[in-house]
Amino acid sequence: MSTRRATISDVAREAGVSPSTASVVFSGKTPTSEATRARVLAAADALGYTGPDPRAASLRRGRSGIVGVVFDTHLGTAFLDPVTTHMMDGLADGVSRLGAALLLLRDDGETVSEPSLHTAPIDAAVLIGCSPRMRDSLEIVRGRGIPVVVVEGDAGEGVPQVLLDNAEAQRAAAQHVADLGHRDVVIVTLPIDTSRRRGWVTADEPVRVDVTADRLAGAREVFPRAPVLAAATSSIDEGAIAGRTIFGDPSRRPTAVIAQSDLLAAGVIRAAEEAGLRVPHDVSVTGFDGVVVDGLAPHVLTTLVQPATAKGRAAGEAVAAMLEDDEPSGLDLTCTFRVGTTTAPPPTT
Amino acid sequence: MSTRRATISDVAREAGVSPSTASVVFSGKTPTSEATRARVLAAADALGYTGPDPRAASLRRGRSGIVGVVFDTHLGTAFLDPVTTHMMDGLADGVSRLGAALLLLRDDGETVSEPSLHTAPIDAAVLIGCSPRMRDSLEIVRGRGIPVVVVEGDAGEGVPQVLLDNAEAQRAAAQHVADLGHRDVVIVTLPIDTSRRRGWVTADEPVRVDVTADRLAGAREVFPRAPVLAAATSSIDEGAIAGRTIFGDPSRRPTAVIAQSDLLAAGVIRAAEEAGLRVPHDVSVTGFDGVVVDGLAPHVLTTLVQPATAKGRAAGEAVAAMLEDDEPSGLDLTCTFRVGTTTAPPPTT
DNA sequence: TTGTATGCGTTATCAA
DNA sequence: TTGATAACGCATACAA
Repeated sequence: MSTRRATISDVAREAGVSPSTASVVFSGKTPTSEATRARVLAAADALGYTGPDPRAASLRRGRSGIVGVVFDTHLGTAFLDPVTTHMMDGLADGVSRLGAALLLLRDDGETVSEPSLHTAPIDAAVLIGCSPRMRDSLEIVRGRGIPVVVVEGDAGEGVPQVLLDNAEAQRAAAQHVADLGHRDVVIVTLPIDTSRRRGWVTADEPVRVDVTADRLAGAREVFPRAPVLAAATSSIDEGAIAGRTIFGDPSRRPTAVIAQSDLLAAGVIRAAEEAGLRVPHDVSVTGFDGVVVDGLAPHVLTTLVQPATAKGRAAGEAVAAMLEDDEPSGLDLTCTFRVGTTTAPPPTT
Repeated sequence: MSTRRATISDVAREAGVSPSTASVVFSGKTPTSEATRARVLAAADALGYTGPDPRAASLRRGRSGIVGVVFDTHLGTAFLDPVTTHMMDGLADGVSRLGAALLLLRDDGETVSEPSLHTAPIDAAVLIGCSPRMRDSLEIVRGRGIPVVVVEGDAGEGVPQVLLDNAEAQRAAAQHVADLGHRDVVIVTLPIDTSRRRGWVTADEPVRVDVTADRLAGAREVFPRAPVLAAATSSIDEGAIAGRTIFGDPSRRPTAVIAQSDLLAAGVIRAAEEAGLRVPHDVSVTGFDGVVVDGLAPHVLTTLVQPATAKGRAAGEAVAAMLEDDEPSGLDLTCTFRVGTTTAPPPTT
């Protein structure tokens, strides 16, 4: 039992070949004779050598095989959203042709823990989200000369982005609601800024989160005067809170609610039912995302199905392309409008 | 614009100091005079040097600052379970004193993508889950001489584990149900093996997943003859499917259902209500996990609150300890029984 | 407080 | 098909 781990040189010596030959046996980059190959492998086995040290290899190669995924929230929170988990799914897929693994990174601007964005051994980065803070993260990464892709954020100059047609999609859904005859509509939005304040939003209030702003703009094209209620986060319980606010006063109940996410919509539906309203008979509800909301059955949400997995995959592929010096193709993805069982004409009073 | 990125030597030369001095300025390991420090920083700025190359640093140090988290399922699937997300949360916390980031690794035995378990530049690994396949992953990692912690899996000899008192906790909950007077009970389990087959389980059928087996054993201590129904996964919809099976035949309805997860329990409750049964008046339901089930309100599940975040944190801390050559303290965590509003005495017929 | 010297473990290049 | 050589970029022990 030697005290230190065997290196490829040890293996080479044991096998009676040069280190470079031993290296080649492991990398397979150059043909080797079956005999030497066997000898090297045997030597490795004897010495308990399990393969090249990835740290040394990545120094030499200039590549670590790791792609950083940067969030601006607590990781637990991020993964509570099915859209995020599906996106991670696609991302894992998209980078798989690189054979890269994903490194979870959180940049909240505060924590000075390492490895941070500044020091992580990543070949590329994917920034998730759209908070203003992402701009800083972006600068850090670009400063390091690391290729980066932004998913649904305002990246600016020359950064490949994966975007959704949020405004247009939401407009289409709102139009569907209008076409059904609804005039009395409330819009429930995702958080409007990083403070995550909950409550009614006045018309002139700035909306700092891109996704929220875009979807809101789309809905307002159809319903310019609809009251807007911001949720603190995207969850069923938040949607229920919003719903109780909306349906609390029977004299001012809308006939339809446009929610900016499926989770919010599910909560709104729950609140409506609590208030004795039937969906869609008494009130119509639309969502956004097209995720499977566990527990929503038997309702099928009228919603905009966003290609969450594809979004991740596109980001992954963009990253892969950049690392292979291909064109860093950004991508505009489109949502599909799906009519479910939660929208109908307004009740005939 | 030079064609290659500046190194610390370039910075040192520019600043008129030695490389080691420049290095020290960045690492802060040795005091430097304010003057040289400023000069080095200025030089770095001028050259666009953003800090030491992590690949080189980690080779030199023998540390990458990365902890691998190994799953045996599709990552998207894993993150769909709140227990997992909470655990990741705690894990991120637990390793934070190391200042380590988390690398997502999937080992399904098939994919040959790199970096895999074999080649990822990780300082330590955390194995999540308990499938038989984990044994292989364990061998790979140990072969590399990398410290590893197993969370709720059967690790065997000398591997620190983070365990839950699954059997005892489930026994306690079952006893509570028995104490309420229930005799007619059905147990709904998590998947019993990797095939994830759904359906009734015969008494002699082997249960290959540790968690499932342990919880089942605990319940059977109290209800040795209770019928057992396996779910294909842990979700509300799966629970509803199980619930429909259970309540489908009015002549054979149990008065209580012991579910092995909160998500399953929520689904069972939903199915019960669909069948016109009131919870807990007509049927009692218990869960396991103590997670917040989005959308379950107003019910409060009678369940076993497992310290999911603590579980992750414990794993993280165990890893941290091992890397600091402390005792690799494994940990046995205990669940807390919580009486909610979903259990009551059986209906008096 | 700063500088010198050395090697961490690999792999790419090129010549044999 | 194999081997010699030379980096990759840095951090540390030690001397000054």
